[in-house]
Amino acid sequence: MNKFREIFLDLEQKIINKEYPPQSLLPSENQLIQMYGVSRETIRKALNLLKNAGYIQKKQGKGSIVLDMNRFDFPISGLTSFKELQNAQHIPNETHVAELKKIAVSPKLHQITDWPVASEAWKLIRQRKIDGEVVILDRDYLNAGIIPLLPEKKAQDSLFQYFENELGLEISYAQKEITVEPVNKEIRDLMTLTPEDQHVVIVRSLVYLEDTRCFQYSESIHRLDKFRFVDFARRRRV
Amino acid sequence: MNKFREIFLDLEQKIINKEYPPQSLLPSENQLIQMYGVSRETIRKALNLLKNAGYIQKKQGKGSIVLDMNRFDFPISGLTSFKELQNAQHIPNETHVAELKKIAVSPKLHQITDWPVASEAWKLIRQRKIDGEVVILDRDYLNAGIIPLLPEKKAQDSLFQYFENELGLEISYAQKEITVEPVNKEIRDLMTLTPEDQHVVIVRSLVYLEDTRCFQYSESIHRLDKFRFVDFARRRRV
DNA sequence: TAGTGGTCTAGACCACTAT
DNA sequence: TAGTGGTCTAGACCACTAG
Repeated sequence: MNKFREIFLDLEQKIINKEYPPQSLLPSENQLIQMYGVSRETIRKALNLLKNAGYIQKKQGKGSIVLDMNRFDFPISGLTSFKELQNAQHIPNETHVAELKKIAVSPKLHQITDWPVASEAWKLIRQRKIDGEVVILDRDYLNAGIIPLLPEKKAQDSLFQYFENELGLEISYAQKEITVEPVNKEIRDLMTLTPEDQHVVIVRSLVYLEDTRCFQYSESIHRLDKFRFVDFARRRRV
Repeated sequence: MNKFREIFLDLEQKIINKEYPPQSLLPSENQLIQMYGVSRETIRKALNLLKNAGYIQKKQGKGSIVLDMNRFDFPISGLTSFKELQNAQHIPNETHVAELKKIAVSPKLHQITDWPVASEAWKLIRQRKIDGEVVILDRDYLNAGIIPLLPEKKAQDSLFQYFENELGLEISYAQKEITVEPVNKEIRDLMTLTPEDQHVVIVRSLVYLEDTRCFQYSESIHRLDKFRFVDFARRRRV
């Protein structure tokens, strides 16, 4: 394990546990060098991860100030799947696999994913229930050349966990798009909607591996009243 | 100017101009060291910025692969304001200041921003028009202790530009939240909505300075059909 | 003035990819 | 095997903050 990653995780835990409470200062870089017995650059790499994740703000001549992340509750930002999200938020849940089959890549899917037309892909539709109501509908398309097997049992749990821990895939990055669109019949049939619900939030994402291969295209469809997206962003000076 | 920042901007331009087209490799770190006449760490800092911004993917033993950012058009992610967004997307626009006045911080606003109750703040409401229709309504609250003057002319343009270039403030980071909520009368009166429009997207954000002072709280209210959020995210290995 | 973080360098060793 | 990126070190100088 990398030193700087370990130090990052250690400091992150201490910030979460309020050992370093909001508004307080972390130990200085020199102190951290002593504490962890590493060089300055290694400490600085760890601090940079904390900074980019929104845990701290650094100030020259002063130190690293711990930020209060709970203004909007948990900024669970970045690349996170439904499963991880609800675990972090302790939402009771239930997932039902509505459809799971192999399909041939259509021209439309090709346009989005760049997978060869007529090559094999998995199509997976899952209903996400909270308090018995289907509030999220996940439609996933997976490259069958990369994921040869997709047991229904795994689909019920976390796909990412299955890919990373059992298939040894290295998920690296994703492009996402959030829009609001009218509901159609297909969606209405699979979700718990009232007649008044005319729109849904659609989160589309293309997910890539370490080697830049796109292996997943997803449409995560949310009922308006259950949708919430929280993010932390640093200003990009132009 | 920092060396690594200059190198980042230079490489970014070359990627945008397709001098380094998608799927191609950047020059190796050793070559870049020669080209820019700097040390390896400096090159690596620049490459890291490119990586975090979603421009490249690095692969051990191979090189830095240029990614195709245009799958979902422009991932203008992070901390960007309406003004910058539309410039980047060449959207013709018009901004109308509907309200601009000093107010005393209410307990409710205090709870969100942590500004002292009864201290002074600016309240600014702006209507953003596209093709003559008000599709975005921006409600901003600004700490008057930090921003003493707020000329209406500046409000019509970009607030961020005014703060950074004229007031010398260093905007650093923001927390954002995106939800969908029912429209109320106040909003309906100020936007171009049909009777069918029952909901709007609300992007709430708290914006902070370099020294961790919160100076702005905003609610950006979007008509459903005009809302779109694009993002790039790297997997955070847990 | 002492201590802090910000930048940069030069060099080392490792793991991975090509061939 | 040669070349690539990944990690880590030790040391230097600078800019900023505080007492």
